[in-house]
Amino acid sequence: MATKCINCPIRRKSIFAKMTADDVAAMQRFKVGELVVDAGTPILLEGSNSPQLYTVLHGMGLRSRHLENGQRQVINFVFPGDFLGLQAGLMGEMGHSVEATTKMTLCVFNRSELWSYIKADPERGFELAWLAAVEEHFMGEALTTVGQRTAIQAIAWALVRIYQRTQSVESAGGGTMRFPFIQRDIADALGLSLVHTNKTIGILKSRQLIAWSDDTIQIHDLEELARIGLTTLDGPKVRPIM
Amino acid sequence: MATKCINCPIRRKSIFAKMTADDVAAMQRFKVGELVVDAGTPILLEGSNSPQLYTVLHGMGLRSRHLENGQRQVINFVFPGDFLGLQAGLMGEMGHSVEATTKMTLCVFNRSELWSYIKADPERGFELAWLAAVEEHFMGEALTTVGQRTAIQAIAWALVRIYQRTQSVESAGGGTMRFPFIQRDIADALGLSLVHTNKTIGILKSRQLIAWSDDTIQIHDLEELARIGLTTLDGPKVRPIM
DNA sequence: CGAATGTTTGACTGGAGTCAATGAGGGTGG
DNA sequence: CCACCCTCATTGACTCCAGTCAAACATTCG
Repeated sequence: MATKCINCPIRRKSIFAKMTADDVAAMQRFKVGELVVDAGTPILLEGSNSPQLYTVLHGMGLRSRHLENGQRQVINFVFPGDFLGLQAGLMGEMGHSVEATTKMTLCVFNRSELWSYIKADPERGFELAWLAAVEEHFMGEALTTVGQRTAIQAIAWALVRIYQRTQSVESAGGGTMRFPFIQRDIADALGLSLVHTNKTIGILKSRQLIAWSDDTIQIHDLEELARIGLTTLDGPKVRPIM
Repeated sequence: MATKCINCPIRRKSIFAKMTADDVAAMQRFKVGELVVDAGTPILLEGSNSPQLYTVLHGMGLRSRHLENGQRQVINFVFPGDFLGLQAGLMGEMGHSVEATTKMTLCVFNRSELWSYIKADPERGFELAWLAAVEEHFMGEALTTVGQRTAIQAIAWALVRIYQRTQSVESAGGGTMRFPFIQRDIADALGLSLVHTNKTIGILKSRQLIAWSDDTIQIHDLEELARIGLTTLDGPKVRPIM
């Protein structure tokens, strides 16, 4: 039984922009159902033109791009509130794949209705652009990380960003976060080898900055991580939710 | 004397999405003037909230981000038809700086009128989002390059992309393109050192794949470059112009 | 001409990659 | 219940691509 947008549990988190009643109503009309997928399921494929778009209600995943020689770049990690399929919806072709790394619940929209949705409520068009700009902003930061930061700086930066994003939608508390990814994912996200990633994480663990067990990471010293990662801890940027 | 949007010389290039007469009229109302800047002029600053947005009419430039330790990541290069200030316009803060590397002519818009512009013509909102999605798509490709491609692959990829983008707005012909950037810019764009970038470019030159003199690059074998760069030569993606 | 900027080379160094083996848990089927 | 397999984390040894340092060139410009 699908969640009503008016009761949506994540829409009101402070990281998401406030929506007017009209916007919520328009969103509800746009939503055609819910989809639940298991961990490991591919959701969208690079190069495809998906007829459906999704907003993440629960669970996590990752976006990635593949090179013809088999190498993989993880573009970023996917959290509740993220919109999937924006590129297919607007350009007609996905630039990356998306897969679930936990069980996920997704709100489903029809790509074919996107334009009428926006025409009926132009503010949603503005917010769609805003959302794309937020993604672009993040990608610029990620590009800077992969291009300029050393391995330990990059990993520290990533942990800070992921921690901030998870805290904005989950209330794990105590510096703990669910982390349903493996070291290979981090390596592919930062352009590092698996072995070097492992050894570098080992340094952070031996310095007592983090602890890692199964799917859980404990952040012991966020400020020190931010310092190492050459980044700041200013509050997360507000973003729209579609 | 400002160019009328109806007569805009670049709007009709095949790389740009067709606009309706209404769209052109709305764009004309949005445009408040033109700005001409010299090479080397900063146009937008990282972290700033520019009151003005720009579309490039003539000239080239680059976007970049800086780390607190002084390192620089070049996010991408700027060509005619590109829209500058999207992040400031939508999120209220630029994620990168923009500077001119040639004399540039820019169409100027007021950020404060962006919302009324879109409200009056929702299709422009859709296209703004589309434009942001195109940028995001490119950034994913760039991230993959910096993270996964070797130096020679990365440089070959960059030359192919830059060549395609310049050809879409300029008719230099003969495999020649204007390239008003220095090797330091390429190095910072690809996360490579200046010396290594120079030596790698030297390899491409010695293989007769390219020639480089002053600010002009001759592409002698685009297909071979694409092969080296692990990329394809399919036609450039159509994008909207604001 | 001297100063600046950008390109090119050579010598050396080092951070990160590769190869390979060992642990450590979690399933699963006999 | 346990042997076997599979995935993922961990370590050590060695290699190499790319970074750093330094100096020489080439152009342009005041």
